[in-house]
Amino acid sequence: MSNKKRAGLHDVAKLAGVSHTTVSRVLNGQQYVSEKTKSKVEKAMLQLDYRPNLHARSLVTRSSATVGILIISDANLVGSLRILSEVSVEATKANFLTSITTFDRKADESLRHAMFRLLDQGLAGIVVISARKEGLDELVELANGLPLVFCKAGPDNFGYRIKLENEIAAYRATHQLISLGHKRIVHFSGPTGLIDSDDRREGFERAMREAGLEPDMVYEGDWSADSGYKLGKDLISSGKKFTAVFSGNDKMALGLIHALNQKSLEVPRDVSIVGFDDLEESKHYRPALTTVRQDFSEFGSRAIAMLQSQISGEGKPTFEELNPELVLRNSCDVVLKN
Amino acid sequence: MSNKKRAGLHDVAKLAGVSHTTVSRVLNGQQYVSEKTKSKVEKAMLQLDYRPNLHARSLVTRSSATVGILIISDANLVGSLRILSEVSVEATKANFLTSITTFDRKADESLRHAMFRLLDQGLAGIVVISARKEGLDELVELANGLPLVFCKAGPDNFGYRIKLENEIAAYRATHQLISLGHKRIVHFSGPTGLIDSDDRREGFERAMREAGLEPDMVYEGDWSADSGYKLGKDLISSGKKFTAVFSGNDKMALGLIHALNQKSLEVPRDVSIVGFDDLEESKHYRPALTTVRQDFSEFGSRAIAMLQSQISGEGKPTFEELNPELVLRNSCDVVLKN
DNA sequence: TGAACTTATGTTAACGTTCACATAACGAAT
DNA sequence: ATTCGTTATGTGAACGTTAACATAAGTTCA
Repeated sequence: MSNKKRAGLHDVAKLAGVSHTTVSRVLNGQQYVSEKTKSKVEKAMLQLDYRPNLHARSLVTRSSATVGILIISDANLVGSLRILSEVSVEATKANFLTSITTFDRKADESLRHAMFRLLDQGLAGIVVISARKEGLDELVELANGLPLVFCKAGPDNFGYRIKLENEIAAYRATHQLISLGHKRIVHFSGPTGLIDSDDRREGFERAMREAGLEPDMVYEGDWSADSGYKLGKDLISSGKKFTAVFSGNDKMALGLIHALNQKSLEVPRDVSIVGFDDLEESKHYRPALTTVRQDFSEFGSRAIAMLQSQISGEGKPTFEELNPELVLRNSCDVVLKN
Repeated sequence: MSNKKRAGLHDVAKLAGVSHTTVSRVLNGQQYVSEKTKSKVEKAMLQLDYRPNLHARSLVTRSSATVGILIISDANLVGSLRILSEVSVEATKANFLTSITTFDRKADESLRHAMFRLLDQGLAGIVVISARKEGLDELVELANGLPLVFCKAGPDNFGYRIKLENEIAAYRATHQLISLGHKRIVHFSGPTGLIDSDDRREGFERAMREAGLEPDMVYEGDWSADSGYKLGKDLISSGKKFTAVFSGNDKMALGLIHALNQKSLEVPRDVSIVGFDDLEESKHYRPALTTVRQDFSEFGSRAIAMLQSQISGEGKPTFEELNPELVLRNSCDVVLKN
């Protein structure tokens, strides 16, 4: 439509009969502008379809109201995307724009480089979503004081972090099986090195040891249903005795159930299973899965709140852990034979 | 660490003993710079840890090498996020930055407003991901010539669009059931108004009509497994006769199987089912689900390619449709009784 | 009455780039 | 030797804001 150049502060100023500074003041809601000129200016802005040039503003203020999100992609992309979405929505609510970049460890690029992509934009702060700890220290250094928040994995000595209480949740899940009388309990873990995998495995091991059981049946998958299926088949054909499995996530549990069914083993009659995640569909598995509910929705608001507390300079480092909840359904039963 | 002000072109120029323009030329790889000065400048850049100020650059070039992504959120958030991720990765490969914003139709905000958030950033182009057509015409107007690509839904008269061939895929899925002898076929659709729902329903109806069957059993869900379960229960208790169901997605199919099992109906013995999506776990359902495979991975590269063809001015509008593939598994069987 | 605030506005200089234009040096071609 | 391209560099003005500073007009208070 309008092929005319976009209006700037000066154009508005001319139309309203004031100086561009006054217009700037109205724009930023500063004090010391009379009601009369304010409305004059606002009318002119409307008339000219004025929109501020964010680049010009950022140039002089040396920071834009934008939060960067660095996604370090791993096996569990979907989970990271969920968090990304929450953070982005919450950032928007707080009047931030959102800039994202993905880093793939397998890609031909360094983490440094990905971080620079964000840093170069002069952001207000950065939220890092990573499942692995490796290399995150470097990010803190590179940020050089720029507000930073880590979701899931983060450097141990860095204060602003949010994660799930995986260890405790896994402990409870395992304990549930133990309290039903199970002794030969297997754990299907996610890939080693991912904080979710490691924490859950630790929770499993602690629960076992506290019950005087040896956590010696841990098998590593990759979170996929396929890997749960394969692990299940291997486990069955290994001839090892087991009566229950704590699976590191629901999808692997589904694959496992599939493998068991193929050998005419039924859940929970022959094997009890606890999953982790509580996917929307887990209650419709056959049988409905006992699992741990993860709540991602808090990640967003907490991450942004942490960022703002850093930006304002108030607030101290806080390491927040979100508490998942055990959801009891039909995939567990008391043990019959030992 | 370094509390000193970040170095600018002028600082580099001074150190290298050249003018800031020359440094700029090196920075942008322009011709007419001698090898000697080029290496001098590069050394100075390295020494000063120089990083260009993107805001300053964008201010003068009046556009940043950033693609905006507008996600219009709907029931199927996960699907949109998948596309978002693909687009973002592909954008990075093409040396673009990525800025995203989410618009929620239920939120207290207009689509206009969300679009302005992106527009104000002076982007190179925008990718819109929406499941509904409503209101998208306005976006084309607002963009005012800025390169634009629509994923999934888009205005009919706008050239740059990418979507799945839902209609044909649904036709094939339905046809598969018909060719097994089924006549009383039910369709579980997604929410009316979503392009995926509507297209799939149309494909279903066309297949039925061509076979001389009346597509009079269409039930609307919301994509969730819960809704598939509920629809299944309602369907069973309605007493209507049916031998097969084409479900608009896999999750609703899972819920349906659950509902059938509760009434001791088995799949595919009593009811045949075809799903849509081919989730990673669908092959581990009980029974393994016959379904339509959606391939999101093409969305990213095609969207960015379309954007670039618009930016360069070459290339004509192209409406691309990605072709899903029917995956045969165990949830369908020939009909026994009619 | 006028000194000292408070409120309202304008002037001018940044911010760190790119770009149009000028200039210089160097061959090659007349 | 002069002219003309080509290559290499520099100068100075934008780009559209914000911010420091200056100024002017009221208002309060001794």
